[in-house]
Amino acid sequence: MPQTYIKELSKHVGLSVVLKGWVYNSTNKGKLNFIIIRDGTGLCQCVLFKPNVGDEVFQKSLQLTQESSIIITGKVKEEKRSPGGFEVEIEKFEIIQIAEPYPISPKDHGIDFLSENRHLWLRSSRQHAILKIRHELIRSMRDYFDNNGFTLIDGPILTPAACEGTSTLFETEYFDLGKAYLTQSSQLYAEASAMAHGKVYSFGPTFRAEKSKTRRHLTEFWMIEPEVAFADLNDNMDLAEDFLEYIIQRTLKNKKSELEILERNTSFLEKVKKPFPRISYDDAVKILHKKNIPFEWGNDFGGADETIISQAFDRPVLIHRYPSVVKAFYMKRDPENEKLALALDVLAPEGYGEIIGGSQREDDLNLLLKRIEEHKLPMEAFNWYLDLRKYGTVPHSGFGLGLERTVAWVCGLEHIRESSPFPRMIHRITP
RNA sequence: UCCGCAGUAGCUCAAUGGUGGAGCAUUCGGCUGUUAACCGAAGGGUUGUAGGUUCGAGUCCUACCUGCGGAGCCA
Repeated sequence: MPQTYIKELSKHVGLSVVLKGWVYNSTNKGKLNFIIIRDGTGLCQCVLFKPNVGDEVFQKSLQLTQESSIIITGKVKEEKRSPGGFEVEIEKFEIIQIAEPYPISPKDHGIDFLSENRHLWLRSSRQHAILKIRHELIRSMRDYFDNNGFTLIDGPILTPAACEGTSTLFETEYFDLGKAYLTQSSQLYAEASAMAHGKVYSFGPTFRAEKSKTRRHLTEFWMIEPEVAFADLNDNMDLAEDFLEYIIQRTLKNKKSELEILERNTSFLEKVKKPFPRISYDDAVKILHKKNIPFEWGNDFGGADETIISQAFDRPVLIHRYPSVVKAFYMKRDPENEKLALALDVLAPEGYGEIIGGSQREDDLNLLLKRIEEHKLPMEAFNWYLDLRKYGTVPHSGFGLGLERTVAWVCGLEHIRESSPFPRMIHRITP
């Protein structure tokens, strides 16, 4: 008989099925033994009644420890007393392995212990739900771009130089060619690709060797970066807005039960619909000043500042036209004010901070040369990038969205570490 | 990197400078409806490491290690 997945049990009521999975928990009560099985698609309570299966089978079932692997044959019935509403009455079962005492019990554990056991922690229903939502977000992001004329063109992970600062790069030897660095962003490559394909996106891991230790930083995280030729700042904002609405609304619709497992209050997520508020950096500074926050014009917003700004709105807020001094060299200046860059950040609601950063890019060769000099960057590293402004330069724009921050926001996580299956942080490289 | 906090049984935590305990997990026994079951019993310890103070240190002091919370920087 073929394996039935727990997710499909409702279609097999009254029938005999084969379940393959792991013991999630078990309780025996004299002549009754309850075994909760998980198979990756859900949980199902299975029950043995001693007089029905006989002494030998019943005794064998009492040996099953948490996370023992097992194949069960039994009949599906509706049962109100069972979590999930269905129950399998076990007729026979085959033990694949009796698991050793499992370190993660159903009681409380500290974060250090759970992180150390991340490879096992993934099995718990909360972590399972988070990674299902992560998957849905990834699928919806790719579908959005794939269905809107974008071509996927990924940048390299090993790169010859920094595109912003060098102190935050992971470094490695590269044969006879000196040092290579793990990418911080595929953006420059996305710009090159956009000049070939018009609308492109890249999606891959990025690395930051920042010694930062906060609830919203990983040293390795995934970023999705669209880049569009002939798009200005407003087009870029339109894209960010439409994109966010799509991925959030689709995830809300398709991952209801997972959000319930996480006990996520989705009221803020439901409001993620166009149009989002669009405010300038100047307006954002005014919001801080109105709340009596001492903030100096020209600085970038800190985590606490972002939270205060985002709390003034009930949906993601787009902040545009930042002081150019706090932004990257490749961002185009505002023609109406030299001190401003045509930059764009999107702050998620509920204090989840910056999930998108982007800009219209500098498309003038001479201005770009000037910026590289001002930032004291090694000119020779950017020769190929400068070519993009020599051979048919056009206005273009793009942004990057941090996947893990988005997952943390959608799932309502207190710390970004739960948003990645195997998070990499300053003080953790294992498992 | 800086500031703060912590490290005791497999896990979560107690223990006034004076005999290191409990709950869960594990093992054994009991129970026909458990939902993190319950009841009874047992096993389980170089108190992060190295020094120091003291008649006596899990507890006080110093250094180090490891982790956690926060800041700066960023997505």
